[in-house]
Amino acid sequence: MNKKRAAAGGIMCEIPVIHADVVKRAEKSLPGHEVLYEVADFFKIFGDSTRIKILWSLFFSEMCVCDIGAVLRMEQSAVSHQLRVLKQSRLVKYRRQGKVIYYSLDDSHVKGIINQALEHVKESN
Amino acid sequence: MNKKRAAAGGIMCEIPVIHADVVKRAEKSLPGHEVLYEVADFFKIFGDSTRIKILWSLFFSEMCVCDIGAVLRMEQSAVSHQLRVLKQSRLVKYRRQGKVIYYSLDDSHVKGIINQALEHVKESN
DNA sequence: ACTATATATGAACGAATGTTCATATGAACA
DNA sequence: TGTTCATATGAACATTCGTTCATATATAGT
Repeated sequence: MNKKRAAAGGIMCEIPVIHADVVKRAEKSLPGHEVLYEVADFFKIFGDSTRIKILWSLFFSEMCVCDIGAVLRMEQSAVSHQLRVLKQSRLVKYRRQGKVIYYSLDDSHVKGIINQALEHVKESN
Repeated sequence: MNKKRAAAGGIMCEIPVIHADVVKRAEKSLPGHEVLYEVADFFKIFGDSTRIKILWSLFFSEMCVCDIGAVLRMEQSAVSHQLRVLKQSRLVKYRRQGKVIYYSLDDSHVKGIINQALEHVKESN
């Protein structure tokens, strides 16, 4: 399982390559691994309907944790865990007022990004 | 664990609500569950760096499976599995030419969406 | 028909993820 | 200080996800 010849353009590894020029161009254009991981991680945050619902709810005004739970009909704990994710990603910020903590959007792009996806989803039907 | 009074506006469930008006407005504006699931699923596809790399590689021209594997330095099988995901989501299409199958982008929005995320990532540094 | 090559696919496995439960923190108020 | 309420957090659990391995399919060439 070792003696696979390096094809055409003769790229590294033992991976067979058909179009060396196309491969080389793609390789050059590809951003670094770290950047691409960050891009993927950014999308991963939006890849959960609970978080989408939370962000959507915050489009209109700040909300406290228990009110968000009421909108989503979810346990306070689950909401809190997801708010932590959104907080760490700097998509939401919070302020404390007594016992109540109010969350709000911390990124002006969020609304646009979600709406763009919504348009895409609507189109594919 | 049952006798929690429904607060203020008196919404359903036993979930305590502080700001009934805010909750009601968010509830009304929230798209249906199905739509939000689809939106989340759409983002989920971009939430993996392998798929991001594949899509990025296809920005310039169509590519065959083995060339994509060479760019990503990944096994053919792994690439194939991910291409299936992208195919099912109608983000890529393919054409056969002999033994070789060429994949290309099937959605004009992909480039814009990824670039938007890339900008966001760059900003946060 | 047989072989080689390009790709697809099913099963298995480990890693990551979201929710729940129990409990902790922290602020208001008696 | 002790209780209550809003929120946070750690552990456990089920589920989902991405990769690998082995194998299947499909096409071209001999």
